[in-house]
Amino acid sequence: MAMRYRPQVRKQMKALIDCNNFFVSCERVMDPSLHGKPVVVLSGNDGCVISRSNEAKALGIPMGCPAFQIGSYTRPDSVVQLSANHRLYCNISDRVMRIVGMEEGNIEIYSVDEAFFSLPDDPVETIHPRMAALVRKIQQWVGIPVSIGFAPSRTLAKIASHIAKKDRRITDGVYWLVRREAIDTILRRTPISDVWGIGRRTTSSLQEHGVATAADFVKMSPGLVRSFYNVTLERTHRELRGEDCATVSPVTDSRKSLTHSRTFGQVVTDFETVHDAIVSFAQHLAKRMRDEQVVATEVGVFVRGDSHRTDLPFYQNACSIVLPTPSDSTHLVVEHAVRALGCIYKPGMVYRKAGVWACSLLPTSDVQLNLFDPIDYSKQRRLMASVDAINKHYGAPAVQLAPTADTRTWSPHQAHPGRQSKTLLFMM
DNA sequence: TCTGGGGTCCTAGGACCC
DNA sequence: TCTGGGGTCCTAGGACCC
Repeated sequence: MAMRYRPQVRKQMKALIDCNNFFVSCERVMDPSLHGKPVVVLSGNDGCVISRSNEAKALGIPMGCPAFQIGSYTRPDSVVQLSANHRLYCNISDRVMRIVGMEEGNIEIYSVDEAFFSLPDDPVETIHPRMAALVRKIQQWVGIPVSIGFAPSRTLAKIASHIAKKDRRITDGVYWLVRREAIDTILRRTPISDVWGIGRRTTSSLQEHGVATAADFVKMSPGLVRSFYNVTLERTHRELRGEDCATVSPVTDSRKSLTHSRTFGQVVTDFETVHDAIVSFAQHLAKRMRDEQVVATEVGVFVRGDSHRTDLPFYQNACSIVLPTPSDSTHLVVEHAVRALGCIYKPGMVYRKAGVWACSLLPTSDVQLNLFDPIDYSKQRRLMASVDAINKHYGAPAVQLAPTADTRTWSPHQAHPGRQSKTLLFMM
């Protein structure tokens, strides 16, 4: 099984820029008194930990930890707990990405806090100071600490950026993996589970075959990886050998589906409440479609009970409906979502989560109107444009469809709002 | 008592066709 | 009488990511 390999050190390298502890860092931009304290950001309904400061990590609080279990790691009141504010995080992410784009040209935005970009064929001795300057610029201009890793492939760049983040005092926030000896050394120290694209299941399977580190994995023959596993893992294998072949679908590409879903603040039993939540979700979804300039061919709804409550009956179901014409109109999306809900709502069941999704998305510019359809779509478009303009000017939801009388029954809990800053939002 | 939300890609297997 | 095999499309589910 052991084979010699030669990483192909390509001329063009891939870099990954990664914001450190991103959500917590955003909250610290708003409230500098949070610096130096253990801080965690909680998911919707304040359910579990989705971002941790270094101080919180040092206390042993794991990622994904349910909020009510924080007390098993430390005194809960010694940790600052904040409800997530995704609008703020998106705003700050935009600013960071704009700076990276300005400095490095074409970037692939991979997630809210990460982006890849290509580096020219320059000696690392010149690239490194340039990257260090970028790290400093983002810290000074936006207040967000970032790390940059660069290497012959994205998967190796990812490993490099982790090192840059972990040993920040030594690395200046920048770490590169270019020379073969350095790559070998680091792969020997990298547990297989830490490799991008290798999750829990694949890790345990590989471990059963004696693969403990990234270096062990790299020694496997490509044919074996392909035949025992799949093409995705084979690609990761090649990436670790220094071949640039990962496919990243940047969020800026036209997406394939959109979902808006929420876990309710409490279990819900009556149709009206689930209906109002679905109407609200569908309105959000239609607005997002217009923002991203896509239209849906199909709209679906799902509902599910509370799998943690063994004392209640569990029910889940989903239904989707093809639209008469691909659309982004709030009216049409809501109408079909409500119809789909009618097909799956079952009286006597309890509901804890629901959502609306749009799929088979098309760019708005590609839509061919159905001439035999009774709906006047150009009128719909003008109406939606006016609604969006009013909501933007006066703040959503200034104009919305009638229901959603009382959202308190189903709205997620947000007990720990962080500090808000209108000033920052205006600056953007 | 309290356990998120939003995505992508790949594969196996069934239906269908010639 | 002989009752195949290969291709495509679709879908559900698995695995992974942040």
